[in-house]
Amino acid sequence: MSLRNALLALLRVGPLSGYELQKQFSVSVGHVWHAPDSQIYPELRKMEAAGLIRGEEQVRGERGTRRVYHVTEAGDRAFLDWMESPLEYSRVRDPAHLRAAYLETTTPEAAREFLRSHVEQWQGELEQWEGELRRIDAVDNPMLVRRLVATPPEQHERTIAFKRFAYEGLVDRARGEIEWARRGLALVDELEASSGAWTAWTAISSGPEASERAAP
Amino acid sequence: MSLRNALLALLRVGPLSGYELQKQFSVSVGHVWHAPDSQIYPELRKMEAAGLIRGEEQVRGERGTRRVYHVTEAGDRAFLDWMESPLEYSRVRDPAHLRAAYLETTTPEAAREFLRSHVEQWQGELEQWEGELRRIDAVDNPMLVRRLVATPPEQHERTIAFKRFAYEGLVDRARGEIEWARRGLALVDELEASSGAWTAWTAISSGPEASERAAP
DNA sequence: AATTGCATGTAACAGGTTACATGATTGC
DNA sequence: GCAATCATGTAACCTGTTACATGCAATT
Repeated sequence: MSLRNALLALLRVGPLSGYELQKQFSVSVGHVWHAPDSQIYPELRKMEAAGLIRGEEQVRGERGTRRVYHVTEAGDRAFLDWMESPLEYSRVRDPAHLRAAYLETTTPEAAREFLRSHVEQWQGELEQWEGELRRIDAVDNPMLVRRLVATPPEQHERTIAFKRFAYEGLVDRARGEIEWARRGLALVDELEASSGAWTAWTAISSGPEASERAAP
Repeated sequence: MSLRNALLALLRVGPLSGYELQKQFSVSVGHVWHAPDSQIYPELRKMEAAGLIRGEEQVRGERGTRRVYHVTEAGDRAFLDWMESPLEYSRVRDPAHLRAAYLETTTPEAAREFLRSHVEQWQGELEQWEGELRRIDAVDNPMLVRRLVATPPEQHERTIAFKRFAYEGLVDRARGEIEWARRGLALVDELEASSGAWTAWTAISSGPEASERAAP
């Protein structure tokens, strides 16, 4: 449902074609909720079938057409209802922390490699989000500008404040991940120095005698 | 693939039945990678078909049976290979930050409600993970104990250190989310005090004239 | 005439969620 | 005799991913 509401959030500020929407998406909400075009177009069709948006074919050149969508009252209500409803949290499913918990099973080099690329991964995200923060401050993001133009001035402060707030949260998270991974790198060094030979440990449970051993 | 490797990680320390595995799972790796039983049983079958684990039927009482799985050499290698391979990061998809970015569209009360339950949500996770940290320190977690018993003593330090490391990362994250949401609550208060009447803003784009207005 | 950007998808598959379904055994 | 817990799934559905597919329009 989040993709649907992300799309509604964009369309609520004014009509857009699927293509425009998809472009705007990738440079705004897409930083928070990724979705490929191949998911956006069908979702728009479903939303239209559900009566949340209405699309109008527009001619383009000789033969070309494009479909411009605008939210209906039902769509507007659906978005506002979602905003007021309790958020559904998905269960934790974190591959990096999963792997981190078993780093003793691999070589120090593989452990370092993992932690280094974790730093890199989050540094990439961090840059995205910090860039977005700068664009918010400079009021230099097409969607944000559209939004401000479409709303009464007394709401501008709030609109900007909450955008900032959202991206600040993401920036915090990225920084946290980077710090954590750096601590991990230090830990690997420490463990390699302190304890004896660090040999990757192979499961003891292979072969039939293992299951024998553990039978009740 | 992460579920598969989470299961391998547990089975590598010694054979377990599907049921035992599922129980152990929910109090160990399950804190990092959630999976319901209905996913675990079929996954075990698939893993067996792929030759990563082997299951042996054991009789239980008169008619009952249970299937005890142990990892094969191929499974052990698959796990170790995964540990050495680059981790695949999934694209950002964060409903809470998505909603946060549009908090100006709802009432201050709904905004507060969302932020309060965000705090609660992460406080719940935080307790889980802090509890797990305490159990690691007290060496009081059945899976961890099994693991230590199954490994040579010179690896114990590393094993414990990385478990701590993983959970510390999760604890940090939870604390970060809580702080962020609390800042959000303060922000709502601030905005409510500073700016004029805070009225939820309804999309301007409903109705046919709206699309008229925006046509190129 | 060729490239870039506009414009819109489909198909197959993987992974995860929810609800449902069933029965045996052990301890009280 | 009954409850808890051991034990194992299936089916339908939703969401998302990857790869593929197509063609027009505007610009150089």
